[in-house]
Amino acid sequence: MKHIAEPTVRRLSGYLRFLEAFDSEGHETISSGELARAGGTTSAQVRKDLSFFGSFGKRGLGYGVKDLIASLREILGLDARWPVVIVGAGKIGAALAQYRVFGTHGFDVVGIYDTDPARVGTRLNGVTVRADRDLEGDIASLQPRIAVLCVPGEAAQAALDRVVAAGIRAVLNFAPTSLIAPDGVTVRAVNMATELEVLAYALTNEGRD
Amino acid sequence: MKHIAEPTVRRLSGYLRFLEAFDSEGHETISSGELARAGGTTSAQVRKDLSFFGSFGKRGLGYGVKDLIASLREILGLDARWPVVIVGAGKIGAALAQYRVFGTHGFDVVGIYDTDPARVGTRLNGVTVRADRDLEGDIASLQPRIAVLCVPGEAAQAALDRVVAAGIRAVLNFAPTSLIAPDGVTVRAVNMATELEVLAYALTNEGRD
DNA sequence: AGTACCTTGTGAAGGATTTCACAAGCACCC
DNA sequence: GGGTGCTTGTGAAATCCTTCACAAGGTACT
Repeated sequence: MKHIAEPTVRRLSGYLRFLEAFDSEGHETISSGELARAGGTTSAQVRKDLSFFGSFGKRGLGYGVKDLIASLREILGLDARWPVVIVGAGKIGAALAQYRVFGTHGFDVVGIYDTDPARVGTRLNGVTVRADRDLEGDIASLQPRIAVLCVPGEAAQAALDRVVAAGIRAVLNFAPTSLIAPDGVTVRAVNMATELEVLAYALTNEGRD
Repeated sequence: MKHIAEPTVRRLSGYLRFLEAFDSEGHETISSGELARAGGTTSAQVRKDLSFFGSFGKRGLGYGVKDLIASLREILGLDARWPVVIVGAGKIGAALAQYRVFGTHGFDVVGIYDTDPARVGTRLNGVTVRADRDLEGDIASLQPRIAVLCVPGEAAQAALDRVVAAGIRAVLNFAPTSLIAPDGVTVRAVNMATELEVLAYALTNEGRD
């Protein structure tokens, strides 16, 4: 298959999210234009995004909501379940562990790890926090495919190196540090400081372009 | 000034973050190549990014670390302080309120709001949670420029509409719903489900391109 | 002062992504 | 059954972003 740009994949995810809501409101079909309005893009973009993967609509009618949901879930790989480990059970780690995505969207938290003995043994959303030193062994036995890093910035690169050495190939990093990973490992960063700075830049340069 | 692409602004934010760490290790200068390695890009990209705003380096030498930090902070608008309100004091809102970015990077939490009477009156990182109905009045008096939405998906669009009506022009949305905002309002979304789905897609299609 | 070496700044080229525009297909109605 | 109206799917054009490649400018050393 041709290489698909990351922005395309992000939009597909957005379409899926909207379609699930749209479906539960009882709608049967949707046009590329409606989907575009909901996703903040254009109808041509929606059709182009989908066309990379096949042809899912009916001319004159639009897309069947349930069909498109099923197709998008398959495209994104959500017909499988994805076990996830969370490294760091501080404020952010604990909040994420209780996020609705887990369970309902194909992602399962199979382990949460922390160095702080006061946190080890506590339960978060049905999963017991385990000691940091159990991380490698648990990855070997539980075979999670994704690791979510919620450790302080200073500890993030070391945590990445450990999960990569243990076999993880996809990482979501919440620490405000940019990480270096070997080829073949996908790292995505969620960085609140950067998001706020993008907003500050936008406000500073309002109407100046 | 010419319009600057968002990926450029995000990279600038990343350079700044790395430079602050590099500075505190005592380094005086840095080359575009070193900055590129840290930021996961190329030296040409670093120089191009900076060239949109002026010329900050010395040929043959590189960039002065402290000078570049100051220049980047000015470019991003971080020499001013930015008051921020957080809407929603649940797990995510509470975790964010205690994030280090606030205070150290030019952003100040001036208000946190929640509908749940059990949360109103509690203190988070020195700021008292206030009743949801105080939101509009507080925006009028405290004049925050940025709102961070940490409410459930169903409530996010309504929360956006309220802060926009009250004068906010920049919003960071943590709810897993894509929002519709009028022109002139910048909305950035942080969506854990989308990030995980991008990772699932990458894992599903490993080595297939 | 001259030479060697290094790194920036930047037009131009290349590549990627988005937008345009329209033919083709389908449903509905008369 | 033919006409009308709407929406998809998609090459081609346009725009946007990144990479290339090199002249220009600076330091250090002899």
